Amino acid sequence: MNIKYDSNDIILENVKCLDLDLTLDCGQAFRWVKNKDNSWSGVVKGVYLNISKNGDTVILRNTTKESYENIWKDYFDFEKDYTAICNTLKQDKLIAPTVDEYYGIRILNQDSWEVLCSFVISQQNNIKRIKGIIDRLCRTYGDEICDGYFSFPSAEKLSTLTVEDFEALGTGYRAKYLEKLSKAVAGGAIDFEKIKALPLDDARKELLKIYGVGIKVANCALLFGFGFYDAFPVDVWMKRVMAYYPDGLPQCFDGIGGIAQQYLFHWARNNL
DNA sequence: GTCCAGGCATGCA
DNA sequence: TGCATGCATGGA
Repeated sequence: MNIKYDSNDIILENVKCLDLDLTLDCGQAFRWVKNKDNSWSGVVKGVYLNISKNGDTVILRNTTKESYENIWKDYFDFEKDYTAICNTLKQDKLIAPTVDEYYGIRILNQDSWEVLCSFVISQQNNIKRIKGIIDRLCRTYGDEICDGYFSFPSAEKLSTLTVEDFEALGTGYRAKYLEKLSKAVAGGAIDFEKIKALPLDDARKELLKIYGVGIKVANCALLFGFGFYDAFPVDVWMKRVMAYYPDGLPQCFDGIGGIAQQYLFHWARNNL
């Protein structure tokens, strides 16, 4: 990969194994918006970005070298060798055609707080509705970063809300979970950095202590927001996929099971 | 009207 | 430990 800095834009050449449409709209992140010119716009950690891809060239618009170094390099995992990862996964003949068909799905390294909140909202819910709830949450309680794009509200901000405030966003029975989660995080009862440093099983145990967080939400949070590539969330779609693996997961998934999971999840949603 | 969605807490055996 | 049940909402 080659990086060029051009005033407010950053151009990355020779980027392999990245499909923006699949990665930004495959059910791991809920806030990216596709524009008429096929670029995508979003806000991460309070910073706006417009991103597009042409061939193997990625263009980051309206951003800075500092934002790239501090946020986007890690968020999109530009320095991880996804080509090698996909080749490893394809040692399993069952997933091989799925990796080829949806080649370029990456796991985004999202903000821990946003992911935890988002996946508490996600439970027993569909992706369209999840997006709507999160959009209302951000428009109501986030800060407008630029023209119609809002930050994800902080735990401190949400800790001031009541259960009724969360219900007003359409969160349904999850409102009480969000109310307690916000106060717990704002009060310092949950230390994200400490959890990131733990082994997977211990990190999962920590998240399972949270009211409203079960095994599925914990695994999603660990995979999408805490850097655990081997966390393997199983929802109703993945339960259907697991019927194809009656003897358990293949050895080539070790350490990267979460990435395999995202390809299989996307396949299931389109085919089952 | 019923069924379903990136499930969880609770009660009970 | 495992299983049944209730839970908010909106689209199909």
